[in-house]
Amino acid sequence: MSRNGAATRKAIMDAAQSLILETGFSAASVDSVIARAGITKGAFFYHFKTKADLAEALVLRDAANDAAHLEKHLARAERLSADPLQQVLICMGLFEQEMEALVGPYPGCLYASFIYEAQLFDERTLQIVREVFAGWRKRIGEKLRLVMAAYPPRLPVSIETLADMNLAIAEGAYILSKVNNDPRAVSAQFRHYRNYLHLLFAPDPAKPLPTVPALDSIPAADAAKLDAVGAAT
Amino acid sequence: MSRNGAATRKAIMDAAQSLILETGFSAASVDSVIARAGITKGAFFYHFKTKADLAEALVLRDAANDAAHLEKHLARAERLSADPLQQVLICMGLFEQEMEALVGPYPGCLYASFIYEAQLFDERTLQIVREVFAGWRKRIGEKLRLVMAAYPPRLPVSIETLADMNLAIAEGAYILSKVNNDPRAVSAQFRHYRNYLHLLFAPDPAKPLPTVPALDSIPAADAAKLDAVGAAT
DNA sequence: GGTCCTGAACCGACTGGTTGGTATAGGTAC
DNA sequence: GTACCTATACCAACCAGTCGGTTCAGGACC
Repeated sequence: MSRNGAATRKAIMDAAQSLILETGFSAASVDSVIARAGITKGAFFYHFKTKADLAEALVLRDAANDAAHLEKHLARAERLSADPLQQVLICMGLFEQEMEALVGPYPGCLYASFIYEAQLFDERTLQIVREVFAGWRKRIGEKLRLVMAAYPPRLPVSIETLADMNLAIAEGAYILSKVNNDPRAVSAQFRHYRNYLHLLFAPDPAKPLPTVPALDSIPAADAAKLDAVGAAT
Repeated sequence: MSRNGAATRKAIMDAAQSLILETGFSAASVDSVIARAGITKGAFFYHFKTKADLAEALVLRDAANDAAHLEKHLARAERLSADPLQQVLICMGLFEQEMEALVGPYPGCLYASFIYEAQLFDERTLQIVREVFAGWRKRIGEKLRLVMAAYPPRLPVSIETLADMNLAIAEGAYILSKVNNDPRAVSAQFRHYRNYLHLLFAPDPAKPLPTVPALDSIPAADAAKLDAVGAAT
């Protein structure tokens, strides 16, 4: 362990991420982080200038993971159908499916946790969160615009808020999942979002939603889950 | 103010509530609370045994306010229509309308803020949050059950998760509103929830949603807003 | 109506512990 | 020799909570 900076840095970040989601940023003290990571204070401050610096690194990591996560599902959906509506429904189905695999309550979202302690962070860190949300809205919005061009919606809706709804549902479902200690809450809410899109756009809403093929790989290990699923949105 | 126990207690709670929503529970120190409330430490610990005790009092107050808030809107909706679907749509429309009146970003929800710092609270306090969520689900669920009995849904849905969706949308929208500094985000998301219910149940989804009469009273003062709107859900 | 007393309401200095962060001296792998 | 890390000690600031003391409205008694 001694001669591997990248691994130590990752260990610190993983420990911090889980601690923050459990207890909040304030309560996740540097001492508790280094205890969980199994390193010393010297090592911590060797890798991160301040605690706020660590926060920024965590948000940046999640931002990159989440963007990649979305792109992976979008790409997969595009391979499965050429129709924009089907693509969106399949993509959301992939998220839903992933969340069905949860065994415990959803660990929570760093963005939400930071937003509720916003005063503690640099403007720069909060800006990253804003950009993540804006990026999500833009990417889903693009797809929804294509859907709307092909299928007139049954009710007048704004694309931006409809794209935002994906994030809102996710964040809200994470909270529900934590409150009720219920792993199923997240997938259930994603399903409702999928239903809504279907009812809004599908020419024949009585026809069932597309079935989604099983994911070729669902992260299983704890660390991987934190990176790919736990950090998702 | 000087010799009025109830007023002092309320001042402490109001100061604490706003501070917690701004900075989180940990960062809302007793010192900062008493500074905002304009009282001293002695007064604080005269009214609350511990900081956790204050947290419980805050959650209890919000729980009562929220329940009353929902009942108010439900009663109003029941007066305006005898049809369960119309009632639900009008009730949600009332929430939507209230949120349209926001001038700044939504201040946030104590429940969510506490859930993300859950380790810091008594099991009893968290239990209250759980009960609030369960009560909300039960109350909306009752209504939705009536709706479903009268109007077969276009897609198979679970009443519980559909009722939960109301909370999920709200919590998620609050976060969106804070991240984007956008007062309109909340009403927009409520509108989508209303659209979804309409598309799920309305016999003729092409017919527009019911228009909702203006609220007879929308709280304006800061303190009242915190109690009635800001603390809502 | 004056005197005495009570107890709720409130004050603010103080305590012991924790916080983020620094310092230093040394060790070890490449 | 440089990147990485341990170990220990340390600091000022801040934290929740305590405690002896103060203020004052109102009741009792005469």
